[in-house]
Amino acid sequence: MQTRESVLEKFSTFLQFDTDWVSRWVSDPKLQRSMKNCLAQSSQSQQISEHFWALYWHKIWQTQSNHLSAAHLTAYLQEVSYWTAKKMMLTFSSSQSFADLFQISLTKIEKILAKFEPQQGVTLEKYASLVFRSIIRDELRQRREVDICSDWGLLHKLSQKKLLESLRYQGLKSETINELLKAWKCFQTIFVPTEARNSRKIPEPDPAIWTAITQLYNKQSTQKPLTSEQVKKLLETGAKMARSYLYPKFVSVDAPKPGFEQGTFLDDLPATFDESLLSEIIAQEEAENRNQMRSLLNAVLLRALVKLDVPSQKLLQLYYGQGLTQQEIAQQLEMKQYTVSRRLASHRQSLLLTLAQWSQTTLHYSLNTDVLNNMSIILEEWLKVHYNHPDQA
DNA sequence: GCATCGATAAGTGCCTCTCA
DNA sequence: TGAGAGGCACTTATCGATGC
Repeated sequence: MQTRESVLEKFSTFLQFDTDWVSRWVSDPKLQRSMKNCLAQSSQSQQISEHFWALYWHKIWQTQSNHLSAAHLTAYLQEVSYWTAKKMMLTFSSSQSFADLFQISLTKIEKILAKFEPQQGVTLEKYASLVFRSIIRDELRQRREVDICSDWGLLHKLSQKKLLESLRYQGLKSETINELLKAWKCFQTIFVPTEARNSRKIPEPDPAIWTAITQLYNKQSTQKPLTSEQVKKLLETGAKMARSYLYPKFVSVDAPKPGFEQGTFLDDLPATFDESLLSEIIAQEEAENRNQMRSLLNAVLLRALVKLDVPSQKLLQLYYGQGLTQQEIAQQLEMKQYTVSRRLASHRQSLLLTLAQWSQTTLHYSLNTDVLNNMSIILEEWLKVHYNHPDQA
């Protein structure tokens, strides 16, 4: 992809896709006129950076919320979206098309503009990059999960609201929707999966369960009684409609294999497919998160560290810098091993708290156990590097 | 304004457990 | 087996409420 050079281009051109690949930059005449006017009115336009114009259009968007400012910013973030989508595609070996990943991120522009806070010291480009990654990752994970879900797993975890939306979307008559919903409620009432640990692997209910579901259904229905096979078909139809409604662009893996009356792509999936792939994704994600956080939070940690009193800094220096054991430090400082342990833990906790607060307010990270665990790992690594190779920290 | 009291948080000591 | 951390009990520091 050829990168855009001028500010005018950056705020008025969009990527055009040829099949699934980027072919060229296309200029939007309206945005081009608007940007030219702005540049002409600014006597120092040559010196003003793209970051200024990003902040300028963001300010306009915040105060007036007009389409023009959003369009300028969407044009500006094309490259960020491009590189993020490309990186995520390589990282996750995604089966989704590049154009899809690119579009997925750009559909959330409004959300990014709403949450971006320039005063936090992060550029819009950097902030968008972080959010795009998160959006694509979540979308991939969600799609992967549903794609490999069995009909029964999908039906089991669907909410009534989503199922109803799916059926209405398919244009079914209200009587048919009611019958399907009734069958689904009976399914939810009677069927309790034995493999509750992993809803995606939920197998088909056994014949006795189908009989019970059918009996309950017929008891509640005023229509002609159905057989177990008919109730099963009804629910399978519901599952397929929900799948196609929730994820319309992608071919479901439980669709019949071409040329075969029976059997689905789902049947061909190895039993460990989802777990290994998800573990891989999560591992890569954690490693990437750690690297990204390390560079971003370096300055924050340095500031937090110099705020500690001298004895605390000496304790950290002895432990992380000189590599002394807690027992050795205890002898040197004339205290007990457990006091050294407690103080080290206390300092780590204090630094972790600083990190967490900064991440929450600046990057809008939602703090959960995983995020805090990652931060804790980063902190530990950072302390070792800082006290041994300060230039690399 | 000052002294007292109670609640709470933080620190410490001892012992023990977990893990590599 | 040694390093490090956690549980429990106790002490100390801090802070707000109350009474004089």
